[in-house]
Amino acid sequence: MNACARCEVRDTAICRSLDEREVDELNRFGRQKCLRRGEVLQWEGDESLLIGNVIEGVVKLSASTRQGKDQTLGVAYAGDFIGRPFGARADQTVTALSDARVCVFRRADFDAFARRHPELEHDLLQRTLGELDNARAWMLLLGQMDAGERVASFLVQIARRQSGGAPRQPDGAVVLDLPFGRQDIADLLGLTIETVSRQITALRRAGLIDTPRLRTIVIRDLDALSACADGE
Amino acid sequence: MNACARCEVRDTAICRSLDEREVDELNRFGRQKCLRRGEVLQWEGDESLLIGNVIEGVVKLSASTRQGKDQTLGVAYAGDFIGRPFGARADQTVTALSDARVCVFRRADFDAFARRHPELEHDLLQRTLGELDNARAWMLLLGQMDAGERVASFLVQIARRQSGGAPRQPDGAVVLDLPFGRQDIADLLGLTIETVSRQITALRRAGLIDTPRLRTIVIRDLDALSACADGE
DNA sequence: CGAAAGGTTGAGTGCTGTCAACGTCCGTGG
DNA sequence: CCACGGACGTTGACAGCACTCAACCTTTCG
Repeated sequence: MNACARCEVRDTAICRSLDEREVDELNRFGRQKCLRRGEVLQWEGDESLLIGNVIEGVVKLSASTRQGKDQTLGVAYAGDFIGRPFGARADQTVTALSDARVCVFRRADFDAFARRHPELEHDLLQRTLGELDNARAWMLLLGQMDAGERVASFLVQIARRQSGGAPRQPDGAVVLDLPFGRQDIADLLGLTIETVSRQITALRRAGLIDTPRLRTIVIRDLDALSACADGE
Repeated sequence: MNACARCEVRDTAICRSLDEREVDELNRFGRQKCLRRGEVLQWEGDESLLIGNVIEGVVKLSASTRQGKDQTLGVAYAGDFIGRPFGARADQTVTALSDARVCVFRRADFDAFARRHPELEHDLLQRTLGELDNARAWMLLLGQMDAGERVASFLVQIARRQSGGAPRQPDGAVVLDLPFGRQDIADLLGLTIETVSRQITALRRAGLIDTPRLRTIVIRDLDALSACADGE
């Protein structure tokens, strides 16, 4: 029995579109890799292209300007796909935000395999379309929103993300345990760390959120926060 | 003989991955539509989803905040694909920047057809991955660049885009006939019309560009402009 | 417990948005 | 052909938001 059968993301990652035998074949040229928080899986500009799935933990994609200013382009959670199939060069840096485990393939191997499996390509298409939607939604945030709206939007989005297994407190508050530090949030929102900090302080003073510990944020009034996100 | 055989974008649009018989079938539920400059093909939030190809002209995708601030999310030229297959709702407004002609399908029809044609889905995947690259490159611009860098980047990108059939003047200058007005550029770059105007004036005063007519920009020194785009 | 990393707060500056006036281009109609 | 009007673009003054620099505080981990 192969390792994939026991994989945590067997039914959520792209592998879900493959049957046992196909997964077996794909697995032959894939391997798992563990990352410590902050470790880089792939650098922007690298020649060696990796394709993969996040099995556990959180990973970010980022790019930077020539002066070293970073912009986070996306965040991948367990089950999410990372990498750029059918591409020539890596144009994003992939960094672990938490300790993480990923399943990686060499791009060439993966590409060839994908071309032989339309169901996998279809799943890939769906995921890519979703990523494009996310990226474009973020463009609206980066291009048109002020700092207050950006931070509120960010928190609302994270809250929505985990609304499935939401650890809600009796009074309806939502507890967020972020894999992000302040600098990560700043890179994501196109702001500086100081501006993020000030906005979070403002939200706390307004009673909309609490910050019991670093990296933990409690949303006390999600509706009011959503209103902030919409600029009201 | 069907109309597609004579289509200007028969070999550049997604149709290129289909043979005669398949194009015929697809064409059965498609139709052409002419748009005047400024005309809207589809509104953000619309239920009726359209999928299509740009045959002639230029079209933009945009979204806006609740307060009515617009952000352009992408620009589609002849041969480019527009729309969101396998999606529930339109989250972008599609507007003609110039008089344009498009070939449109109902989303449901197109989706069903695509699922039966892996080659088409593969092409669609390639295009979507490319769009995602573009969107992420733009995120870097929107999140990290100042007004001067944004305008310079914009011009350099347009120049590169048409470097194929580039109408270059003897001295190496590049002539750009933009389908964009100042407001369009502002929406694209996440700036105001006034800031765009000031930056263009600054570039003209610095001798890097000329603006012989509205919507025409001549790049006198592409290298220097590229340097500006990189923040030097 | 101590040190380092991470986060907060404050003061000051500068870039970009806002508001307003003016100038220029272009299509229309006399 | 010229005059006109409206759309589009430019320029200026000013204000405010976010960035920079710097000091200080807090949390976390060895």
